[in-house]
Amino acid sequence: MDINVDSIKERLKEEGYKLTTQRRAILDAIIENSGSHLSPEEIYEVVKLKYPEIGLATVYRTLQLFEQLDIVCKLNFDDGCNRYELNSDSNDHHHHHLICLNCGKVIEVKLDLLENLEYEIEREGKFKIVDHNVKFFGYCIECRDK
Amino acid sequence: MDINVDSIKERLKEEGYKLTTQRRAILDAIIENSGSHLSPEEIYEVVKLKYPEIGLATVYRTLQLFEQLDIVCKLNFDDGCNRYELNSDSNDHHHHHLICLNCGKVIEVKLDLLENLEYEIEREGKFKIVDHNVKFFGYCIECRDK
DNA sequence: ATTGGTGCAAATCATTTGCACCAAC
DNA sequence: GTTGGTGCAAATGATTTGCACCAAT
Repeated sequence: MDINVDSIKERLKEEGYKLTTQRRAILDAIIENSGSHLSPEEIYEVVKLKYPEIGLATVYRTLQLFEQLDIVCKLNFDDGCNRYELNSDSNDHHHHHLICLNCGKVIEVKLDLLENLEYEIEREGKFKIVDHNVKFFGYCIECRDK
Repeated sequence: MDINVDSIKERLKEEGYKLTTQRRAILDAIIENSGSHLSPEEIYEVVKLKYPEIGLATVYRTLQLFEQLDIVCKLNFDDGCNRYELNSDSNDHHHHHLICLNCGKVIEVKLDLLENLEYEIEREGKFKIVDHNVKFFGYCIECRDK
């Protein structure tokens, strides 16, 4: 994966924030688990392995900060907690998620065929779209075959 | 609006549930506020006007039941609580939402141009889609003009 | 020294649950 | 009289906050 930690460090500095040991550890945990959509609690558990003194509140505060700086992106799979994933600078418009109604597995899709839809909506002139969020619900092969 | 309370009553009966005074009051509150995306707390406040003895837990339990019976549909606008809207039987695939990043207003769109997208995904044979959920973020005219 | 950042414990807020009681078939 | 449904209060669980302390400029 092509994650530029330096650019993230710069983004923090630009806004007057520091890349502390804790923040770095949290960032690492998220990077090491790309594609896993970790919850704050899960990130906390991962970080504690290398950095046992960290507090859960710090994880929450850091995630809030990272989201605000567009370093991560908050997801909601309706499972009782927020989840986060790295915002790879490469693809401005993020991918979407297929959520299995049976096992809860989340699969990523990279298709970005929403331009038509956005165009249709903007054409009416009542709304300026800057982002979108799409979730598909259904059944993955494993669950469908039962 | 063409809401068939009788059909909802039947749907409850079919599954062995009763349309109690409380459930009826909650249903009425939702119907009277179609398009408002009420939260449980807000529904509670509305219902209390006519039915002051009702408990908030009943509202939560009823909404859970209504969702399970497809009478309402749970929405998440990331504002700290779930919100609910009536599931009009007419349109099977629900409409989508435009969420203003400035004032938080939610506008509904009825476009349903996602068939292409779903087709693309299903064509790969790895996922059977049964539903989707689309949110657009941007700015409404009022906010854009500032 | 001042400022931002942290850890901890307590607070908050949405939602759920246990339980005694009520209502309908 | 049995069963589902309700109200209330207490429990839960995710997230936030107050505060004293720590670290870096």
